[in-house]
Formats: sequence, C-alpha cells, structure tokens
Amino acid sequence: MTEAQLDATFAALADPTRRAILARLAKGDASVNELAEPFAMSQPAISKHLKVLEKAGLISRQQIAQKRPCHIEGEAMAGAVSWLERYREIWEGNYRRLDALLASMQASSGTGSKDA
Amino acid sequence: MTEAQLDATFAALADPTRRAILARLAKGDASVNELAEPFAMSQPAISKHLKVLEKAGLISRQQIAQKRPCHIEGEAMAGAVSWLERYREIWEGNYRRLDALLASMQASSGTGSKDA
DNA sequence: TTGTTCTAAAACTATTTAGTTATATAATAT
DNA sequence: ATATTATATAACTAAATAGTTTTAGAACAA
Repeated sequence: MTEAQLDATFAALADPTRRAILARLAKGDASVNELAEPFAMSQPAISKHLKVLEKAGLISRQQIAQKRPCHIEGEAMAGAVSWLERYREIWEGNYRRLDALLASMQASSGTGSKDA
Repeated sequence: MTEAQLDATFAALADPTRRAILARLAKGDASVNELAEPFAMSQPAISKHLKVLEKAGLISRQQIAQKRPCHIEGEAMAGAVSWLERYREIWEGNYRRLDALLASMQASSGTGSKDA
C-alpha cells in the first residue's frame, strides 16, 4: 500500500457519514438512494461521499439497470490495519520497556518468573 | 471511543508527514526540532502537525527545560483498530458468503470436503 | 542583563472539503 | 416518443487544512 493510498483511506474513514455508509454496506450491497435515505443530506452529497470511498478503494460499484449498487471492499481497510499493526506493541503496552525491565531482572536475580 | 475521536484520529493519520512523525516517535520520544529536522518544512508547520496529533490523542507532551518532548500514545490507535476490526471478516474474505455456500453444500451432498 | 535556544502564535494565502441547488444523462417503462 | 427513476455533474459557497513568514514568549546561559 502506497502512502497516497493510506492518505486516501484514512481521509475517507475520517468522516462519520462515510463510516456509517460502510457500516450499512457491511450488511449487504445497497443503491445510492438506499444509502442516502437515513441521512439529512442531499443525494448529490451522498454521491460525493461514495466517490471518496471509491477512490480510496473502500467500495466498488456495479451497474444494474439505472442503479449503481455499492459493495464494500476489504483490501483498503486491511492496508490501514496493517499499517497500524506496526504500533501494536505500543498500544498494547510498551513491550520494549517491559522486555528491558524483565531482562535486567533476570540478569540480577535467579528466579526468572516469566508471568508478570 | 466517540465519533468525534474517530474523526480526529483518522484525520490525523491521513497525512504522510504525521504518519512519519509517529514512526519516528515509535523509536522514542523526541523534541519538536528533532522531529522537524528530516522534513523540508518550517518548524511552525511541524508544530501544527503536532497539535493535530495531540488533539487526536496520538501523542502527549512533556516540558523539560525549553524543550517539549513528544511521546507516542497508543490508545487512539487502539480505538481506530478496534473500529476497523468490525470489518475484519470482510477484509479477510467474506466469510458470511463462504459460510452460506458451505452450508448449502453440506445440505445437498454428503462428502463435505472442507478445503476449497 | 543580554543573548540564545526552543517552541508557539499571529496573520496571511492557496487548496481542499463538504455541503447546497439546479441540471444533465442514462436506463427503464408507458 | 415521452415520462419516470436513479445517479452524476456543474456551479457555487463556507469552512477547514496545510503551508508560509514574522513575531512573541519562556527557559536557560553568559
């Protein structure tokens, strides 16, 4: 995943309307009007949000009669998560520091209890 | 995590300079000037990025003499990941559809080979 | 005190974003 | 052919964003 793709993906996710659209699409494909219905917002506004999501690769679209049903796509989200995973040890509690502490404890004493 | 916090976190992550700053801070705390050094950008620009990261809760700051060293904070990232996790089954390959397919296969035939 | 270092704030500009209304286009239905 | 339905595009506005340069302020050093 390129930097530009990460830019587009995170930016697309940074809007509550777009996140709600994705939540809806997780339950199944939907047309533009179906997606617009719950929002106090014009249809063109929703179409713009969909374009943002599509550019980020978070959704794709078909053409069925006059409708253009939207389908959620997982790859972009997977890319975002895999970027964030680099920091897992930080958001799970600073293992590096803990490791260093444990190492120094092991070096000085002899019991070596591994469970903290 | 509130919608507003998700907005702020994803928006903060949607910029390559800010992501690079986080990558640097993952290796250890750093002052504003240290963070600014690798970028072809003014110091005030970096200070603004840091404010965005701080508002999102992605970093915190200390005060040591004239310096205000920045420290990466994991909680906001954890919140972003946990939001994304809802979609894991989608970005790992549409288990729901696969489950339905397997169920219908099991219902009709009797061999039941699980490996596709 | 005076100067130096580190960072933030102010004032400004250009670009992007999110929304609007009105209109165009494309597919279907009559 | 004409109308209807579903969506996109155009033109516009307001607000937010990312950058600039200049200046201010706070902490330290001489």
